[in-house]
Amino acid sequence: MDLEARARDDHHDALRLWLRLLTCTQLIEQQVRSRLREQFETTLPRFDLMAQLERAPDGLKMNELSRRMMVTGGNVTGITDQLEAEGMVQRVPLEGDRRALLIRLTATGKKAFAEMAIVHEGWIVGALAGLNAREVESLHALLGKVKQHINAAEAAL
Amino acid sequence: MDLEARARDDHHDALRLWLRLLTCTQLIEQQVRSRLREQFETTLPRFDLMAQLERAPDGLKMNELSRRMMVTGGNVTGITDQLEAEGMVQRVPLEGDRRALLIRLTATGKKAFAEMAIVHEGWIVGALAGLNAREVESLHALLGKVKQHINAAEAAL
DNA sequence: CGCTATTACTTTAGATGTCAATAATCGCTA
DNA sequence: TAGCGATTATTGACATCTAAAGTAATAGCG
Repeated sequence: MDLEARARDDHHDALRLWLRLLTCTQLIEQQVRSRLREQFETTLPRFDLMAQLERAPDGLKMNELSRRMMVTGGNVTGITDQLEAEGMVQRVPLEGDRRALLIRLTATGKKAFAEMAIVHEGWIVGALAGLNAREVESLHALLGKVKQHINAAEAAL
Repeated sequence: MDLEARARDDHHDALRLWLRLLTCTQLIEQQVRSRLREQFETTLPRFDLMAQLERAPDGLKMNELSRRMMVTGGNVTGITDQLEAEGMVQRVPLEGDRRALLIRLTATGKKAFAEMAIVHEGWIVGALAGLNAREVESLHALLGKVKQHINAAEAAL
């Protein structure tokens, strides 16, 4: 096979891989979405935001939340508004910078999230149960390479 | 390590893998989104819809389109409305079933899509350039297992 | 100090997405 | 063949998301 033909095949393979990556993500994501709704009357972005806060007991600034969730700041504002109205999180003024706010889980929020997180983890384990431990590790490593390359390319601009 | 501890670790690994899968998908997706907007003044769902139609020269019914795009029917209606207004696709009555419509690319749509598809493929190749051919194949296979397991579990209900 | 650029968050307009309800049609069956 | 449940697409209400503009406060620099 000549170089050109090989390049064509490689391109084709990359596209196929991308579509499959997208499919897998969407399959899992939609399962999680519908179960969050049915079992906990909540949504994925709300759960995500709370999950970020749970890992940061001192709270996070809006822009840090936005960066970690990989969504725009305006979006975080809206989701925070809702969770605040529901009593799950609270906005706390940040000492020393009156522009910024810390978002924190309330006690109610912590409790609600803890209940969901256990069940959620089970869903993920179930979704990935087609792989053994070695395959999970392998997939994790390969995706790590993808992530690193994209971030490196991004930084090179 | 006892069984319980191992299970805890496996759960943890599954979650980590899921988060990384999500991150990679979102990184690529956001890159594609912003480039589609900047370079072609269009959006990812519009591109996706046209991509589906391009592979089905005879056109697709709304529900088939909805299934393949993994989004709800109402969503497809909206995107189709826009693409139809832009002259990219057309709704054609389906012989023998007056409820259904076939959606087809117009000549304009075919031309516009062909131009985008070449560039788009380059973006994907670039995003996955951190992997060699063997790794692409390996990742594809692992994700295939994930997909198959989820679909099998779904079907078992 | 005072000016300017930057940073942090919110707001707005518009696209995308869901779910649930509706209307039209189909197809089976009694 | 009459009717009834299932299927097809659309609609409406609402949540999520983006991009871009707006507001307020900070930081840096002369």
